[in-house]
Amino acid sequence: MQTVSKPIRAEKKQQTRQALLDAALELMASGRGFSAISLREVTRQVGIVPAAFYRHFPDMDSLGLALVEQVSSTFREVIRLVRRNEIERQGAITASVRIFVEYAEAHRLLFLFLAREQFGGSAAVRQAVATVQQHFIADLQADLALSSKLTHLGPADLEILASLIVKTVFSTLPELINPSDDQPTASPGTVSQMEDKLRFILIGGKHWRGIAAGRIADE
Amino acid sequence: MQTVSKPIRAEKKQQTRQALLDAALELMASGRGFSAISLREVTRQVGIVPAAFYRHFPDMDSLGLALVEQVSSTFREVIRLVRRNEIERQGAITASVRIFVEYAEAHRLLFLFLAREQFGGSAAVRQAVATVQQHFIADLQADLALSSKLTHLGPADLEILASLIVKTVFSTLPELINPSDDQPTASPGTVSQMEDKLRFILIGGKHWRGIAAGRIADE
DNA sequence: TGTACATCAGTGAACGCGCGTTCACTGATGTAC
DNA sequence: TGTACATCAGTGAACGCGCGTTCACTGATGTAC
Repeated sequence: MQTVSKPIRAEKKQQTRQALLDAALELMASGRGFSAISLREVTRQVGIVPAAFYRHFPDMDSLGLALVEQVSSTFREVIRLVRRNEIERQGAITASVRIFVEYAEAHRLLFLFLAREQFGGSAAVRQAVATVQQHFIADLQADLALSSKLTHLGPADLEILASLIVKTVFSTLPELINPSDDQPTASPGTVSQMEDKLRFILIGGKHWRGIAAGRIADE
Repeated sequence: MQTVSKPIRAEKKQQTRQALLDAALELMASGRGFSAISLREVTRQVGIVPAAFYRHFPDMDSLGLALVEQVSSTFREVIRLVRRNEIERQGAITASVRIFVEYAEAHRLLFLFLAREQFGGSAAVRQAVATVQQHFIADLQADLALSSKLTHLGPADLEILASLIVKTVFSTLPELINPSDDQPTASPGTVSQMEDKLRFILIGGKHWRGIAAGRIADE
């Protein structure tokens, strides 16, 4: 062959790298946080020697950041799907939640990682998760701005609304994909509760008339 | 003296126990989760020998559960105060949030612990925090049931609304008491965002007309 | 195609370290009389 | 009040263990000619 070769070695390296990421997620399924998992455990799970870890990541924190990137791109896929059920359409919330829940179940460990590490864990990972979350909020804000039901809301109002929605979804994640339950699927009660919460929020958005009006409605 | 004595020894023991609890909280201020703190670190911080730890707790998990109890009773105090600004009164949200934020700042480390460990950390601590949270939701649900603005909501609706409010407050805690910031006080922006989020939710509750009506309003 | 050299993912042994836990102990505080 | 004994919070040394990281290495894969 010439300078271009079959990437056999590179491919295998990539597989090991992914195996390390998967192993870390699997070890978290037992209920421990990411920072409670050791480098040696991860390599043991993969079946390589501890020193080999350094061929792929400089330390565990870097592996954590790689997981955040993975969860971020996975989440983006969901959002793209949900976006097709735009806020205008019939049954938007029910359909969006259904898509989201299916996706979360298909990537249980990844979403479990996201749920666990949004607050706890290492500072670097927490920071990365926060950035990803901010990105989702900005995206959702742009989407909400297109809704005919919410034309009376200014950008600041929309951002708060988007933040409220994203944080609600994030904080529901753990019960949605409870790893200790026998049932592999989210309980219908949890799902319909999530739908209802989003309804409360969006009805609030619909009837929101600026901060002053909000105060009047409340008081 | 008779069988009743000045509790000098018991008092000192209690002080050391509290010092252990405080030391654990202080060690978490650096950004690490509770499960990343070692027994030896805690005793070092207090100035006693590691073995003395066992005079107070059988293990670190038990210390964690004691912290949950402490955070629970502190939180209850806030709720009692907030309750006086009942949902009916003028400026209820603004006043409630102000009281809550002041309290959270006065007990920063305790609320930081609550925020961090609601998902991450050890299974036992996470379970205890979840129980405390459920208790708050039940209390709030009972309060909301007394509001004249929400008489059209059934118990199930009220529970979801209460859960939405509590989880919103919990998920805002970290940015409310950011320990890395120089400023000791929560940024006004964060506080007013929290107020607005609660307004969105309560306006949604006010205009909620049962699940079917909710769907219509949404779709 | 065949050969000689380069690359580099994974090996295996070794290291020093902080960890949780145990144990017999000490000496101040508490109790009984 | 004074004395003799009991309690028990904290001591200090020791233990075995899993950890992260280093190092020189091996041998399969890749490259150049």
